[in-house]
Amino acid sequence: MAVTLSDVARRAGVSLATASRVLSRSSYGVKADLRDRVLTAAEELRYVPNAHAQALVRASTSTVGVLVHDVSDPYFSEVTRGIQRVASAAGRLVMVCNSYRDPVRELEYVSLLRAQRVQAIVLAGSGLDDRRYSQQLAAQLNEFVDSGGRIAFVGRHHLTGDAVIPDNVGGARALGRMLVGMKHRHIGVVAGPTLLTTTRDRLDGFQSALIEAGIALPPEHIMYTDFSREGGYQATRHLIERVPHITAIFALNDMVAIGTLAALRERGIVVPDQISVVGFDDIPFARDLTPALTTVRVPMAEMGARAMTLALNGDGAELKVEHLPTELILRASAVPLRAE
Amino acid sequence: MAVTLSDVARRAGVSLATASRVLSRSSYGVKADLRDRVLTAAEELRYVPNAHAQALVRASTSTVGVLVHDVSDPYFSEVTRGIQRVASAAGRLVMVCNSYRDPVRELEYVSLLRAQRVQAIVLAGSGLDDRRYSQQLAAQLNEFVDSGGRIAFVGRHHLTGDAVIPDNVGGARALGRMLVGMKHRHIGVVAGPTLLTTTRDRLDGFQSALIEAGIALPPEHIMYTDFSREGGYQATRHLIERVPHITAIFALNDMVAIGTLAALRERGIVVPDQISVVGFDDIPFARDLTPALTTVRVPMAEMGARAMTLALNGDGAELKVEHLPTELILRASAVPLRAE
DNA sequence: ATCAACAATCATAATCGTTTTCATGACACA
DNA sequence: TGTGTCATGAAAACGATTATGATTGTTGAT
Repeated sequence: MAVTLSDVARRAGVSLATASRVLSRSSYGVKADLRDRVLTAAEELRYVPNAHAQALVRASTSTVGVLVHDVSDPYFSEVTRGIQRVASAAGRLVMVCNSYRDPVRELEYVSLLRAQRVQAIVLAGSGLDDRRYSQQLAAQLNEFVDSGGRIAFVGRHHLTGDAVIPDNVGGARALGRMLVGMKHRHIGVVAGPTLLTTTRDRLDGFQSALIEAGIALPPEHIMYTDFSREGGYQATRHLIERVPHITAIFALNDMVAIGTLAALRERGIVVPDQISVVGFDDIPFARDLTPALTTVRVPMAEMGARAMTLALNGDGAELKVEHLPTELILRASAVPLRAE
Repeated sequence: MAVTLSDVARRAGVSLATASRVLSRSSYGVKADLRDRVLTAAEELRYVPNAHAQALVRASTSTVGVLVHDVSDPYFSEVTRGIQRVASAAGRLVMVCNSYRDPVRELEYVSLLRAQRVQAIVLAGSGLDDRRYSQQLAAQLNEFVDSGGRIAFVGRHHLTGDAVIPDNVGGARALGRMLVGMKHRHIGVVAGPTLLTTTRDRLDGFQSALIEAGIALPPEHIMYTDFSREGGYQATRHLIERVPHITAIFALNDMVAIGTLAALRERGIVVPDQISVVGFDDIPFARDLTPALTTVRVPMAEMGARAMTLALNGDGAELKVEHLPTELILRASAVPLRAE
């Protein structure tokens, strides 16, 4: 059905070897006239090489795999954009897989990507601390690495491998200190999934800031939910019902913060006048919310780009872990508590 | 390096053929004891089949290609999500490519996807009316189809093939009638790239509503820019400088509308009190803007899902084009003009 | 001028890891 | 004992790359 190299060779009146030499390598060792005949024949027949045949004989491909939670989540779509930028600059095709943080699906995808003999896999947004699947995943990844594959993580994981890690702890601590500096003493937290390292790190950093100021964060001030607008919305509704006296809310990521703002708006609570709200990530929309969201910038695209770079260029010999700083972004959604 | 089928066969003490029968097909015609030996051998060696070898002999793959403008644009990330849902339910791997609406890059990617022998390609968001590249793209796609590939478009294109098309004209007309009904007579438009069918259709639909009401839309009321927040921001700044008397702005998509809102906010113009703003697409963030954006809902994820379905199930015999309705979403950013 | 040696090109064939056709052998049943 | 059935193995694809061997032409020496 499809045009093959031997079709091209036949039409050009040369052997397979010659045609291959012309089309694949720098055509070294083929006279100009033959080379031209091959090139025109390929052009006329609209020859497209079979990447699988090439992969088979070369024992390597130019495709890379990416495992994210969900491409339509702004955090991951930014990360993916960074990955794509580097990958396409390096002439690599990207296979994107949505795991939806389902460990089973994650395992399946890694298996599929291994079957595709991808050069490298970038894992972003699993980071689930689930012993059972962690081990299976680790086993899979080890085998992949043993067979010559490269791995890079975006975010802190419990598995070993090259990684690009944002300073979640530091960012959250800065956020906490800022709220403390604004005299907030009763703070609610809308957190993400318990098992996620991101949740833990941000919670830890935030708590450390409160502790150094001698401020308590009772467990009932923390609501756990999933990292989504809907999760943030529901959790916030419960939170303000349970602890109505809070003067500030820390949403562990911006999607959640959007839900928080929606819930507060619905209850007629004015932000930041009655309650200050802060988020995390600085997704592109954060500044377009009203009030514009005070948050911590995580260099999402940069992280993706660096992870892809590590995965493509790493020698595999030594473990490379890059820590990227986060930055406090002051906007209108958080203000000092006015003395009443 | 990697474990191959013959490794498995050797360890199980069977022939290659038997091992293949067990692992690939429904193991029909292999006795239980041999089958078990093969399965345990595969398990112990952690065998992962080489997808390229399979693709080579089967002359087909289980991967599909997706060509979008940019995965980090909410419109396309929603479309991609729909595509992913259907693809992964059908056991297909998805290769996502960002064309950034660059025709050259688009051609390159189609070529790469053809080399990968993908089953199907879903094209979303090219729709560029550029004769020169259109023809080349059409040629490429025809060859792909001729060699057994399947194609589906998301959005109206100038190329023939199965397609899922939102009712941009009808949606824009409804939006126009609504603004007319609200007594707006001086309306500005922030449009997308001139060559995009989406721009044209939305502009046409909107104009038709104004024409039927006998309202003029002078050329200087229309600013063309690219479909982005920044584009919308800049274009709006120019627009309100050029035609300060307008009472409503139609942004041709929600990203642009976000830029429009930002520009107006910066100028101290209150929406909707002084100027009404409407968008198009109903991206997830539209309702979280302040004021919440009146817009037209385009079923983005649904479109992606249907396009993928067409690409996977279509018989290739008859051309299938699905038109999906759009829906006016009334929110707070547009209000009737109050008599002054 | 002729022949050997060598360089430059090209063709043949092996190879990658599967699937699948075809052949073979065993077994059971009549 | 012959025949049909069934499990199994040997081998030929699939489409490319590339090592190896063959052929041609060129050059230098005698």
